Amino acid sequence: MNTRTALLNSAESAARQRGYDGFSYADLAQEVGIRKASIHHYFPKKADLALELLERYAAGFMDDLAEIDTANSSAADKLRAYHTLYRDALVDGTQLCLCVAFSAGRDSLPEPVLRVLNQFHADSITWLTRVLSIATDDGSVAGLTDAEAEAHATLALMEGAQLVARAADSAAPFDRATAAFIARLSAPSTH
Amino acid sequence: MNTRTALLNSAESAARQRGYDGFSYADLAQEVGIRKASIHHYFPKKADLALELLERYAAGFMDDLAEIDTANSSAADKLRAYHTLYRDALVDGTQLCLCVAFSAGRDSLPEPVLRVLNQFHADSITWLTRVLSIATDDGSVAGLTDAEAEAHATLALMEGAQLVARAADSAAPFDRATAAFIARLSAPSTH
DNA sequence: ATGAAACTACCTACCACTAGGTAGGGTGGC
DNA sequence: GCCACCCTACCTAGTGGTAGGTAGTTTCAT
Repeated sequence: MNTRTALLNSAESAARQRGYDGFSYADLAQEVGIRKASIHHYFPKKADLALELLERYAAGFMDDLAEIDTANSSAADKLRAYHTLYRDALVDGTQLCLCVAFSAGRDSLPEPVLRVLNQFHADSITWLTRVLSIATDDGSVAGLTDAEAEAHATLALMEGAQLVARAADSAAPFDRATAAFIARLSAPSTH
Repeated sequence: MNTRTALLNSAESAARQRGYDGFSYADLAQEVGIRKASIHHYFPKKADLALELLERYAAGFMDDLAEIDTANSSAADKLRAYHTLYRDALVDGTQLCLCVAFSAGRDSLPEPVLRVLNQFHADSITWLTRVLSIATDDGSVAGLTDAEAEAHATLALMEGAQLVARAADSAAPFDRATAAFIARLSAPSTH
């Protein structure tokens, strides 16, 4: 594998475990099998690495959302898939969504990284609002009134559920916290 | 003011802004007006400080919950007050609930601190489950089915809403994310 | 009532260690 | 010959933490 990609991969899992301040060039160097100084050849500053890392992550996430859109026809199915995305990102409570991990330590984030982070949130809200609007029309989510308000609530719920799971070092709290949300969705389409 | 208390206060606001790794003895020393080494007189290790800090915070939070219980009779009112607690802790999106701030960087937390953190979550769930059970009976929260599941969801929602607000450095996202929750509560009692 | 002992609350000066980052050199493939 | 790639060696600034000292206060037996 490409050294550059190896560095990004290593940085991603470290950042999702310990946040932006929680991983160092020394860590990456050891894991990738390269000298610390050599990393600067690919990423002159840590800010450069973090920016590319988050951009890659956000892009991948948006791709996943697009794929969810094509693979699932009903709004309820899309939301179930969205939930699975966050659930799978947990990996037994050891890893967070990169955006959750970065949000917490936002004070130490370089400004460009912060912009991408906010863009990620905005894009997530756009997607959720669209799907929840469909759900409002077809009635596949129980008790829906305001799609946009519900979109913000859903995003906060997923991120918060990840956080409590991380604190407990287990995926169980995530499942408990999101059970009520899943219960509101109409039965899966079986075509 | 007591030097010890001044140190705890300074540490609290710093930790709620930047997490456990994000504040140093040097920072505290400067803010309190004392030499760095002198802090060790009160708190030999940073772990000691963090433990006492979180214990104080958790105790204060539980006191607030007890006060909410006596000051509000209806379940809906109690939940509104609970929401206000998290909302007020934000301070324009610059400060998080200490437990949210600590959860994110849980890897660097000393083990005793982690225990108090998990206890805080457990106590919160207990309180929420009790209040939501009452709400299930008196019907003051719309669309309630499982009180305990809803308790976990509510905690995750509050913590997640704080997190997105922190990322945006504004309280507005918190209000948007929790609007749907508030809308489910029956009208305030006016006696 | 007084003087020694002990304690509180700070200080200066330092430790070992890690962080991100830099300067400059070697080497192998196009 | 060039340049991507990786190296050794080093820097500055910070981290939590320690050693040892010093005023001022409290305690207490004589």
